Order: sequence, then structure tokens, then C-alpha cells
Amino acid sequence: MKELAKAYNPKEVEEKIYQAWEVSGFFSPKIDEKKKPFVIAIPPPNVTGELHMGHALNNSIQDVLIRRKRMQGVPTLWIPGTDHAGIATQFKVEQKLQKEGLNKFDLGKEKFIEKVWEWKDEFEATILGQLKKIGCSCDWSRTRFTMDEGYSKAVLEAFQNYWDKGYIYQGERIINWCPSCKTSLSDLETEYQEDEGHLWYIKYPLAGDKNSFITVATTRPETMLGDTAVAVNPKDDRYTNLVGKMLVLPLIDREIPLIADDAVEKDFGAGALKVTPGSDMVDWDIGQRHKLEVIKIIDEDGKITKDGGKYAGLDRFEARKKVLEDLESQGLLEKIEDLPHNISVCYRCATHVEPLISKQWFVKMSELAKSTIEVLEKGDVTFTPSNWTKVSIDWLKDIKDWCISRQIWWGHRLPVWTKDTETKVSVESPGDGWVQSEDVLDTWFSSALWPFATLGWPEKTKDLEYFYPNSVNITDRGIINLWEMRMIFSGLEFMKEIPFKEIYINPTVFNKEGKRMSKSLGTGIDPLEMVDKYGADALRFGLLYQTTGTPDLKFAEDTLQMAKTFMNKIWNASRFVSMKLGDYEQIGELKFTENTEADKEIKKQFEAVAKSYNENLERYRFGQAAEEIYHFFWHQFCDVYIEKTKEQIPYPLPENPDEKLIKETKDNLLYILKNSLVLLHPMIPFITEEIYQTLPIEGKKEFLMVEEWVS
RNA sequence: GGGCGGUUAGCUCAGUUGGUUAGAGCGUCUCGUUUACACCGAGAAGGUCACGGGUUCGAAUCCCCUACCGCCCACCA
Repeated sequence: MKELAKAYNPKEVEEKIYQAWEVSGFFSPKIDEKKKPFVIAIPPPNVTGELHMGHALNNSIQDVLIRRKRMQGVPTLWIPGTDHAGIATQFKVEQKLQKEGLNKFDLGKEKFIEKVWEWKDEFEATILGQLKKIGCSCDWSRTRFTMDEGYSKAVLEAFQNYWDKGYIYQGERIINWCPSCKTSLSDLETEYQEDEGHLWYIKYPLAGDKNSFITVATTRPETMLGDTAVAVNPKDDRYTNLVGKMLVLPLIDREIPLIADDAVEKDFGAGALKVTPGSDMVDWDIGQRHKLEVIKIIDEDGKITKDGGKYAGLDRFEARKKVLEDLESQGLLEKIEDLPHNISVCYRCATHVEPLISKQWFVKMSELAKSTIEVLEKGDVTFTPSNWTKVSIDWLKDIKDWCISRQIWWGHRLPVWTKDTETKVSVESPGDGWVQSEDVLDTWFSSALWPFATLGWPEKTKDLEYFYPNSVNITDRGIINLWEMRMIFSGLEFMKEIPFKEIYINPTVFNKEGKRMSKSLGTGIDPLEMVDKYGADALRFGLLYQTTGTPDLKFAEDTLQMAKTFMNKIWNASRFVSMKLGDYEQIGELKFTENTEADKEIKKQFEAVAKSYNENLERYRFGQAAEEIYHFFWHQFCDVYIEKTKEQIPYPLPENPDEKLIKETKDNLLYILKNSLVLLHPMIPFITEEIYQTLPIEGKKEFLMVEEWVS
């Protein structure tokens, strides 16, 4: 047996091995019509930056499944790629420009987009390189990007299809607006932030009776400039006689009606709600029910519009101050209460989201949600852990239409064309004089097509036919609604078939304190640094070891040290076997002979661990699987059996050595070692491959990567 | 406000359907320089399984309550 270096050096081994694998072509599946393939489409990392620990875990898990299936002889495809990540990436590039003292308007749209493409090229290369560093066995020949040529075609085609079916419509309604990013946001792109907040009680006089008032309570007094009604609960006795009367809107002197609506809680605040259909989601709904006039009182810059009288042009927060001052001086401010509450902020830049009226494009969700609920309820698509099925169904049951247009520059432009007053949807330009919409699509519109657009859809490709649907999708719980649900209805809509049968939600990686790992907060740990320190295998094994049933994974670096020590143990056990074998070479089939109790015991233990290990991997119990194989290898194989073989293969050799026992013990050592490497390979591909290459087995496979699996 | 998850050794966590002395890694302590490995071996200490109650012959495990931590969803202005 070829001799191994004295200590395992991951840096020397990893790059060399990875290159050999890549050149071998085994990352690409051999299509075999008789076999059902195993397919995973990578959750495409955003080209916003580098990979974090969550990616390292997510991709280690995928690689474990992929490598195991490949070794089982299944045609196995792991499609890699990246996501253009609309707002997120644009925001990054804007930040970069800002540091250079520039902004996107200085550059102009065309130049700015060029800059974004440069950024994309840089980070895409980094990300794909990082995936290789941790050992991911993706089919790089099928690498995709959500804005590559074919993919862009798929996106436009999807838009057209939805449009033809009547699912896409344009409408003027209230949407989330980020006054800083200057774009609309979907509900899922806003986050909540704790805000101290106050509740201001404001007196609205009755028309024709300056001495009678109705008091309303609001957290956003500046929006009163756009009020078109005051609402009370229909069951609220205090106001029964007043409903239908007119009130005078202070500061503006406009008459507005007092209406009754169930959405008003009579026990909250003053029991009367000022209704601003142009600046609040609830108020919009009330306005729709009562056919109220809609006044847009705050514009896209977060400033008061011309309808705001003397406040016109003021920033929304300045306007608030001014409005309060004026109310105070007019004696209309009854009282102020503290009210800690949540406010919506932009998920990118944390600016207060301004709900406002805007003409945007929407996807009608009712039918799509219905079909998705159906496949979830039937169990055609299953979750691990299973509780996410119910959570998802609940969300779908209450879903609102999806605002898909964004007023940013980076993304897929809507295939919407206008000429004078005419509007047309068309993948290609309809001809001279037609102008394409400047809006781009929500980045998730394209990600939703990932399981089939990566395979060539809308073209009827061989890949699409053979590899769709995918087998499993593995992701973080944070994007179940943003991504998983949308892939399901997109799959059902365009492929008439679910995109995958299983969804595995991997744990979310937190730091030791249980806080989100965030680069900007300085709480992140760079996985590449860990690779540098412990080796890629140790990073993978350490992460997998910590992937138990819990939804959170509090990253413990200790575990990586443990994993690194384990790698060293594997290495040294292999060195020992190598030493014992000398120049022995295994010919023919690997044999195991039970001569002694120790032989019997280790064989039994190996079979038990192999069985359990397979079961655990099938059920996504990675931590359990890692722990068991660790225990077997270290404490059963090394501590006990290897020690025993020091007797069975005595050194120095006695006068009359038991040649048969010696030979068969060598076979046994080789048998357990090789089969252990097979089992370990999906988790720790580099070191196992390196050792496998030295095993003196005649006619063994070119790579452990394609060695036969042990079940 | 609704829903979900967590709380087990000093630290990070296992514990599958309730069943003999509750496990692992790290850390600590004792001993050990043997033909791989000191990133080693042999052994030890260390836990009223968050709190309180209930079901049961038997509960870390099932049920209820409380506390703290975290996540998701949501239009109490």
C-alpha cells in the first residue's frame, strides 16, 4: 500500500483532488432512460456577496445527498447557479458607488447596469469558487444565472403566459413603497422594527358645530392631511347617532363623513379611526368598501403632495412636527400616549416603508394558491420537518395578490409595451414606436422558475424531460413563502407538475450567542476562514454533526476542532492499515473472514452502523448519522479492532506465524477501512478520496466518488 | 395579537414510538512515552433533564400552567 504522509494536510490534498474530480467528468450525470434520476437545483446564492455559514451548511447537506445517490449508481444531477437578487444587488452596488462619491444618477442607467454586471461577474466567480472549495460536486457545465440569456427568455415567457391566462393585471392600489430605494416592495420584502411610537389624540369638529368633536387616535398624524373619512365600529353606541354626519378635517378645512366599519376596534385608542385610504393598508380596504375618495398625500420621495395645503413639499417627518404644532396651537390635540409598536421597514435599507397609491403590476394569487394548497394537503410535496406544511397552507389561505413590478434598474424588464395610450404584453418588441416599460420584475418572479428554467424551459429540452421534476429542495425556513411556495405554483402552472417531492428545511445557523450571523454586525464567521483553519472536510463534518432535529444551529467552533481531530484519526488509522499491509495487495473481491471474536464483533458493528447510517441519511438526520459513524470508526474500529489486529498480525513475526490468520486479518482491515471510507465519503469527500487512492485493491474504481455504495 | 420551536453535565448539544445505572464532543482530574495517531490510550469526577402540577406500575419523553429565549405570520390605527 502506498504510503501516506505523516500528518493529514487538507491544503495539499483538497485542491488537487477537486481538480481531478472536475476533470473526470463524473459531476455530470449519464442519462439513462431506464433509471429515474436524482436531481437537486441549488438554492442560487445571491450575487450580493460571499457565502456565509448558512450556505456552507445548506450546500454540505446537498452534497451529502448528491454524492450518496451518485455512489448508488443513480444518474445524479446537482444544478449550480446564482441569483441576480434585484434590489439587494443594486443596493450593494449603490453603496459601493457612494464610497467612490458617486450615485447611480451620475452614471445613468446604462452605465450603472454595466457596473452591476461587473459586480455580478466578480461575486459569481467568488461564490462558485467557494462552493468548489467546500467540495460541492455540482455539474458546472449546467451552471445558470437568473439573468442569463435563456433564463431571461423563460422569465418573459412566464409573464406572457400569466398574462394570457388573465393572472397578471396592472392596477392602481396601495403598495409598500421604499422612499429611499424608490421602489415598490412586496409584503414579504418588508420587515418589522420595534418603534417607541406615540398615539396622538386629535379632535375633529363636527360640521356646523364647532364645539362638538370626535376624537381620533393616530400614530401618524401627518397622514391626516389625506383623510377622507372617520370610521367607528357599527356596534359602538357612542357614535350611533352621529354616523353619516360630516366632520371638518382640521388644518385643511375639508368636510369628510363619519362612517361605520367593522375593521374599527371600539376599545382601541379613541374608538374612532381616521381613514386615509392613500396612506394605509387598512384604510385602503375601508375606503374600497365605502367608495371613499383617495387622496395621495405623500409622494414617492416621502414628501407631502400638493394636496397637503401649506404642508406641501415637506418631508413626511417634518410635516408630522408641523402638523402637531399647529393642532396644539389650535387646541385640537387632546392628549398623547406612548405606544410602542411595530413599523414596516424596507428589508434592504431599513427605511420606513411608506404605503402609497401606485400603479403596479400584480399576479392574481387565488387560483395559484389553491393549486398549491392542494398538493401540500395531498402530501405530493412534503416538508421535513413536517410542521412547515401547516404553516405554509395557512399562509396560502390568506394570501394577497403579488406585486411583481419594481422601480429599480437591475432585473428583468417587464415585457410590457406602450404606444400612445395602448398597452401590450409581448416577449419581443411589437415594432416601431412601442416603448418598453422601465419597471423590472420582483427578483423572486425569476427564482420561482428555477427548477425548470435551469433545465431549459420554455424549450422542450432533453434535460427538462429527463430531470424534471427535481427530487428534493433544501433551503432555510426564511424563504419558504418567498421561494418554495412560488416554485410550487410556478411548477404546477408551467410544467403541470410539482417541481420536487420533498422540501428539507435545514437549521438556521446562528452564532454562539444565538444571534443571527451577520457580516455587518460583525457576528458572522466566514466559512472559508474555517476551511483554512480546519479543512473543508472538518467544516462539513462539524456542521453536519450539529445538524440535529432543532430548527436553530448555534455554531460551535469546538465542533470543527473535534471534526479536524477526527480527520486526523481517520488518516492515522489508514496509515496503520497501510503499515500492517506492507506490500500486500487485495486481488479480486474484498473478503471478510471471521476467525476471532474480534472479527465477528467488528463485522457485526459495521453492518449495524451502515444500516443505521443509511436510515438516518434517508430521514435527513445528519447529526445522528455523523455521530454514529464517528463512534464506530473511532471507538469500535480504532480503539478495539485495530488494537486487536496488533495480535492477529504480530510484530515482530514469531517463528511459526499463522499465515492464514495474518492474510485474512489484512483482508478484514482493508474491508472495514474501505467500506468506512465509502460511508464517510459523502460527508468528508476529500480525505476519503485521498486515502482511497492509496488502497491496494486490484481493479478498484478510478475514484471513491463513483465507488459502489454500502447499504 | 396569532402560530411554532427551544430550555438536559462548566460549554455546545444528542436522547427515534414513555421502560433497566440520562449520552457525546470540548473542558477538568488521575494514570500511561505500546508497531498509526499526544489531534493518542485507559479511567474518573460532574446532571432534583427551566419551574409547578397532572396522567401512568413507570415521565427528560405524554397533558396543563408559569417563566425566560428565539423564529414565523399579522391591518389594532
